[in-house]
Formats: sequence, structure tokens, C-alpha cells
Amino acid sequence: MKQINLSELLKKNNLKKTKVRREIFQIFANTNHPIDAVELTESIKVNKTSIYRELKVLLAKGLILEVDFGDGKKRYELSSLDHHHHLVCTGCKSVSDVQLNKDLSAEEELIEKEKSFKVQRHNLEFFGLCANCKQM
Amino acid sequence: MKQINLSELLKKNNLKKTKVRREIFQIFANTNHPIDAVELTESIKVNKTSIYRELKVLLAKGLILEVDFGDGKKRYELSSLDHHHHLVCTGCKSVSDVQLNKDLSAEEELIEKEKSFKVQRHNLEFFGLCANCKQM
DNA sequence: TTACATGCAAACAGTTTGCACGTCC
DNA sequence: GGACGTGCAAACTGTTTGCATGTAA
Repeated sequence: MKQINLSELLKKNNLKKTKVRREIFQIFANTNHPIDAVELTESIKVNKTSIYRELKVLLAKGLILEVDFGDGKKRYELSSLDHHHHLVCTGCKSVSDVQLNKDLSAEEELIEKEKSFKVQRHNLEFFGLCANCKQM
Repeated sequence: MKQINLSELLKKNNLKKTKVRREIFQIFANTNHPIDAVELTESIKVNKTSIYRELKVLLAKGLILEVDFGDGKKRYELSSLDHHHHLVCTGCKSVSDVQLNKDLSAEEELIEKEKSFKVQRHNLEFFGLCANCKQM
């Protein structure tokens, strides 16, 4: 489990320390894949509206990141993690993390130089078959 | 405008040459950004159901690719184009294409070697500010 | 005590489904 | 003629909004 000083983090971001907020952070800290709103509502006894609203707040504060697997729902993970990408298994739907050997910043600099486009962020996810599903 | 021999392409894929299908291909060929279902329904006099159904067919046949900008709707583009990524302007929402200087295949080989994960495809989009929006 | 959090119902956007009817080869 | 394509209404999923009520600081 990742170490987070929640009180401090919340105070720094002008957020009250509520039950729901505490539980959301606990789930994020104990889960090793990006989480969607439904998964949170199943684990926390709270109205789904609050979940969606809370995710928006945390996203706006930059405490979580949005991750998109292109299946129509948004997933989130703590932004305090090291920058990484995901390997999404199209068979069993499992997700694991991966860090690029060579990151994309050189490419992003080229893009800025050649296209005058200032890259703020990128989304990169890999889809394929995990070790288990590969051999079926 | 890109050259496509539509009749041949459709025959090869066991698809009938219908009015809607012809119009969809025409729009794809004349548009330089990924297109969503609503944009198609606005340009073609046909029920939206047919558009969604047709996009699924073309996707399954591999004639188009799905592109995801993480805004809750799916976009598509011809799969016959060279492999490329997108620069999505968070200001004016314009989209332009970009090809990486160094593609990701080396990274994908490493992933297979080190993680035993067989990459089938990846999604990579860049978000940021285009030349115009940057200076505002 | 007051700004922020929550619950509930209802609306909304994008997409899919079931079924009857129409049309390409 | 038969498989494939289309129209229409209705359902479905993920998400957002309005408004009344509750609660942390």
C-alpha cells in the first residue's frame, strides 16, 4: 500500500476530510489498476452522484488522472504514481503497468519544434494478450 | 482526396454497395480528421441507427479504425491511412496528424520480451495547444 | 455559521436492440 | 429469393444537473 498523508494532502488542496473522500483514497491506494466510478460505488456506501462529483473535484485538483481504455467509461488513478502506461489484456481484461524504456519527451519536443504544437499531456495505452491469455 | 476503388473494396469484404455506405466512404475520404457518428448523421440523410451499425460493420471488417479522444464519443478514420497519431488542441478542438520520429515497435518488442504481453495495438494521442491557441 | 458535501430524482448524450419493412445481387 | 440493409421506437449505460438537506471546520 502506498503511503499518503491524506490530512495534509487535503488541507493543501482546500478539501474537507469527509468519510467518502477518505474511503475513495483508501481504495485508490489499495488498488493496482485504474478504477471507474461504478467500481467505487460498489465499494462505498454513497450515492453515485457523489462519486462522480468527487472524481471531478480530485481531477480538477490534479490529485488523480483520467485513463481511457476506449470502452466508454472513464477510469482514474492516483497522480502521485510514477508516469507509466497500461497493458490492457483484450482477453481477460486485466491491466498492468509499464514504463517506456525511452519516454516520449523527445518526440514531444520535436512536435513543438516542427508543428508549433505545445504538448500538455498524452494518452498511451497498449492492448493485446497477457501471458495467460496468449497461450489459449 | 484519397483514391479508393470502392466497388472492389466492398466486394472483397462481402459488403453490398449501398447508398449510405457510398456516402460514408465519401465523407471519410474528404475529411482530414477522425469523424464521430453524429457528424455522419448530420451529413447523410439516414437514421442514426444505420450509421452506428455501419460503423460497427466497417470496424469489424478492418476498413476503419476507432480513435479515442477521451471525451465520451468514438471517432473513426480510414484504416488505409499511414499509421499516425493525433495532436488534439484543448483550445479550439482542432485535430492534426503526426507521425512519430521513432515508432513504438521497439518498445512493443521489449514489452513482449519482458512482460510476456503480446501487443496487438496501441492508442496514442497528444493533447495540448495548437500554434494559434498557444499565443492567446 | 457558512462554504462545502451529499442524496435523490430526473435529464442527458452516446450507443444498442428488437422488430418490421425494404433492397441489392 | 434470400441475405443483407434500413427505419423507428424504445432501452440501456455512463454521466451530469437542480435542488433540498446535511456536515466539517
